Amino acid sequence: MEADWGLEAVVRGCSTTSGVFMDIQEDEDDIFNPFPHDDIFETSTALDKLEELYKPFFPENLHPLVSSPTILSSSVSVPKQFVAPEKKPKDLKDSALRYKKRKNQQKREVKEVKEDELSSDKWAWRKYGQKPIKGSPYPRSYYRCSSSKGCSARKQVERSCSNPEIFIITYTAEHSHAYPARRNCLAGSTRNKFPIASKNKAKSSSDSTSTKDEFVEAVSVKKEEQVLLGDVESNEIDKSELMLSHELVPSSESLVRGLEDEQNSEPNLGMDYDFLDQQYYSSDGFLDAWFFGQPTTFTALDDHSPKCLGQDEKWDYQTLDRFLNEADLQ
DNA sequence: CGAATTTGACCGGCGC
DNA sequence: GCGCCGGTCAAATTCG
Repeated sequence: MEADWGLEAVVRGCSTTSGVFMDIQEDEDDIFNPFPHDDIFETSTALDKLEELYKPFFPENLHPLVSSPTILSSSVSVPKQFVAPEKKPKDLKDSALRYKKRKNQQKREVKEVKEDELSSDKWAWRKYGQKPIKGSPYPRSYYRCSSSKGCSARKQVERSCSNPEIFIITYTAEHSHAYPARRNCLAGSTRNKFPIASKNKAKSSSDSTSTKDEFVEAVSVKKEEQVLLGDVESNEIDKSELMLSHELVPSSESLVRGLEDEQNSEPNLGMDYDFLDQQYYSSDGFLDAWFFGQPTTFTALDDHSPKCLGQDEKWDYQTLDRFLNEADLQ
């Protein structure tokens, strides 16, 4: 199948192109929020905060959008065999709401890219459908973000019928999380593509301790990737990306997860905003703490926070530089 | 064997 | 009301 165009083989997407950009409509009143006045969604304030916190880590055109309260209300799909034949009113309502939301995507971004630019997207996408499109000889492929279970981000990829060399990518909905925290989070984006990307596959996301050995591997993998991607000109490894990918800084997902769990276990306390303020806004802010040698630890979030700094070693930019120099000498 | 992809079925919106 | 269309689901298949 798909002998004529292996879209899935190149569909890791695009992030920096001279494509067409459109912001199509943004519903001000969240009529699709099934619980518009439910207290649980007051966490959006915290999520907004998290978005702010993470801005420094993302390219301007791709910073995560963590503000949608709907990410906390991901619907659970029930296998058909367990569904009663007749639909209850609630089911009908849910279905209608879901579809309305589907049709009224909050954001839609359209880009036109060349085939070789499809692989520059760092988000992880999983294909869930493909349809022939009327008026186009090429099918349209449907992808959803596979980095996070609750993420509603979608992406459609189709070849332009007027110019087959151009792919039209349509992003819809928003990512409810930061970039995939580590390479092995790119489930669905590695198959048939870069064999080395599966090296870390066995590691679960819960295994977030960064040891020196792991870091050695991360550097090695990163360099292999650069070679495979033809990025041989830049000898320098992107340190911030490396630190992000290796969870030397926390993903917003893990932060949100930790905060949610904390709320669940301490319903009367709620979110500890003061803690966040102290962690990220004190001194000269978040960037300083993570990237410039301030040994930062997460005590309040403990179980859910990445154990970003080994007990014996402080991984910061200086250590990183030293380590990379050593690696180069070998 | 687990995970990703494929593909036909299904569903709701929309135009006639 | 009906049929077309686009988008999604989920079982089957494929792959590493």
